[in-house]
Amino acid sequence: MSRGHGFNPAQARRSLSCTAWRPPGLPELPEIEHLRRTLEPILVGATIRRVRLLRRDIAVVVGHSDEPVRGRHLLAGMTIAEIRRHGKHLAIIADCGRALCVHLGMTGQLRILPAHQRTSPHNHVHCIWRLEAGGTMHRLIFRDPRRFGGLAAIDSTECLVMSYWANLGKDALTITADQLAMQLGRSRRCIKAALLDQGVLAGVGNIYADEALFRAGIHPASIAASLSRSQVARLTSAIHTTLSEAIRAGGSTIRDYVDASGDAGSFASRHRVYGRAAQPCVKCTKPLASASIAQRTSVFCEHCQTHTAQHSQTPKQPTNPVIHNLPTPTSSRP
DNA sequence: CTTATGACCTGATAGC
DNA sequence: TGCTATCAGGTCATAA
Repeated sequence: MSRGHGFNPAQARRSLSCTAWRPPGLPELPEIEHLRRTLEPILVGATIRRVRLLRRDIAVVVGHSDEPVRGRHLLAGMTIAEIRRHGKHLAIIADCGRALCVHLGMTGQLRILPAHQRTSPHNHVHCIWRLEAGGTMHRLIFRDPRRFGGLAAIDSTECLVMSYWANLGKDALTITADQLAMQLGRSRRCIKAALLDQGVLAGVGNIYADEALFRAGIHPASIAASLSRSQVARLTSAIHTTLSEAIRAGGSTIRDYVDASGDAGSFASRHRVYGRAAQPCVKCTKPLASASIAQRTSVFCEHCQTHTAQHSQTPKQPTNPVIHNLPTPTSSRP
């Protein structure tokens, strides 16, 4: 279980009157890493001149949840030293060590706009930073229509890593097969639920869980602990390659994920199972199955992905799909 | 301790 | 055309 990794925006929204923020699209690890890379060249070294928090309930002060969010919590007046990522979390770290952790939830966006460009107040923009980088003024905005995401202000980098991120699992991009095997070892959950648990490994969401399981040839309803050593090794490798390819492509962009400059990623057109229910499997051409596993829509190939031990309470209704000879074999989103 | 489920939130889409 | 119902999913509180 991912039991509270320190701060959670949704929780913060419920437990106190802070701000909620919205992510853009379906940001998983590749989207966040791509975002980190596009923000880094502009933000690092930049000084924040002014911060406007338009919606208080999207932000929280970690460790002092009753404290109102002030400018310094949002790095006002500070110079940015580093942009760090762990799993789906992004942290803006000031040179004094203070950190602002950004989580995009499902529809959150972090974008850099020219200083003069106006943002509509009805555009779900919840926080605006005016910053100066090399003599040029920029605006960094955080918008999040659904407000599943949020901002977490943290006193120090040490607190960020040792406390706030402490309950997150190893980063999915670098976790080893041994480490993953250790996490799955005693778990009676289905493998898909385990992969989605940020305390097991950090960064995998519904899209890449399905993609990685397909590449590894493992049925999503298999019990985690029943996977063989070689299966775990294959799965680890599949996670790494799937995420790496997606980072290279700039992320998935199913709906509204865009990077810091507003560009959409292109990995969606490479999805092999996600969003392709009833379409032909790229390996065996049989129609892909779709079922709700671990409370999430899951798409997989019943022929290519083998069961080890099946999860008992898996409500499988593998919608025996009809093959539609649609012209678009892949579902990319404009 | 573990695991499962519902709630949160709003935009896009399907259906009438 | 316009309305309503449904779906999307990351993470939590709560329940079992």
